[in-house]
Amino acid sequence: MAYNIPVEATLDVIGGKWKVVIMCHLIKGEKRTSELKKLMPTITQKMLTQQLRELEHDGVVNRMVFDQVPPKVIYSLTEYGWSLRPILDAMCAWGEHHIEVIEEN
Amino acid sequence: MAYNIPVEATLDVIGGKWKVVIMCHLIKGEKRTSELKKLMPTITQKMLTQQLRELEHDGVVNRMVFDQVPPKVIYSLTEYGWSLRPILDAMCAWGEHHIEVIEEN
DNA sequence: TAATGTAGGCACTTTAAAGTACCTATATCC
DNA sequence: GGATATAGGTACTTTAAAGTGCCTACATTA
Repeated sequence: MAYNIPVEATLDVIGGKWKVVIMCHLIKGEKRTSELKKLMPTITQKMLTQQLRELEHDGVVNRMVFDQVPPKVIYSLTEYGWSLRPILDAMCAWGEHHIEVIEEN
Repeated sequence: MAYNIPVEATLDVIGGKWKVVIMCHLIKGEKRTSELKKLMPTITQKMLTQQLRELEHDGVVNRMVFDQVPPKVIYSLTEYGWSLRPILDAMCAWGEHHIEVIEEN
């Protein structure tokens, strides 16, 4: 793909409603699908899977499947994914200075 | 508004297809509407105006209207808008390391 | 034995984002 | 007098994003 301005490449990878949120959670450590689901109560199973697939396809997220029942899948950031860290950190930091957060239970 | 994770507040302000691109241009200096339009050949007039209105509403962009004909309007980042700079810089930098850019003419 | 939990797949519908087309005002230029 | 340039507005349509509902497998638990 070609862009008019380089930052569009960044948006291609982490644009959209969920990707940044997912990656912000993965920055704190690898997570199972169900853990991510709990951390993001309003995402649907379909959206979660779909976004993870795209992140995996773009090489920023790793999918580790354990051959057991019930199924177990662990997601983590790839080394390439870690290169996005300055962006994610800056976004998280900015957000923290501008809102109230829903209480956890 | 309330969020599950602070970074959602950031996405509220700069999320979407165009806002980051617009702000990356404004970081380099204030711009007239027509200048922004030239810098973003694929944005429509409607989208440009609409996104600028939202950015203005969120306090990150300033709209300066000159009372003359033909009309002249200049957009610039507000001080609050400048607080997003670390994010925009990081996003621009990441993009620059991951694509080819369409040649300008 | 029947319910539970996990990580999805798939078809379909809804909603939100984005795009198209056409309209305004008026000073200045040709 | 008619074209041009500027910064929009508005109604409508298209397209993409997101959501809903229902389905699978099977070991473990109650």
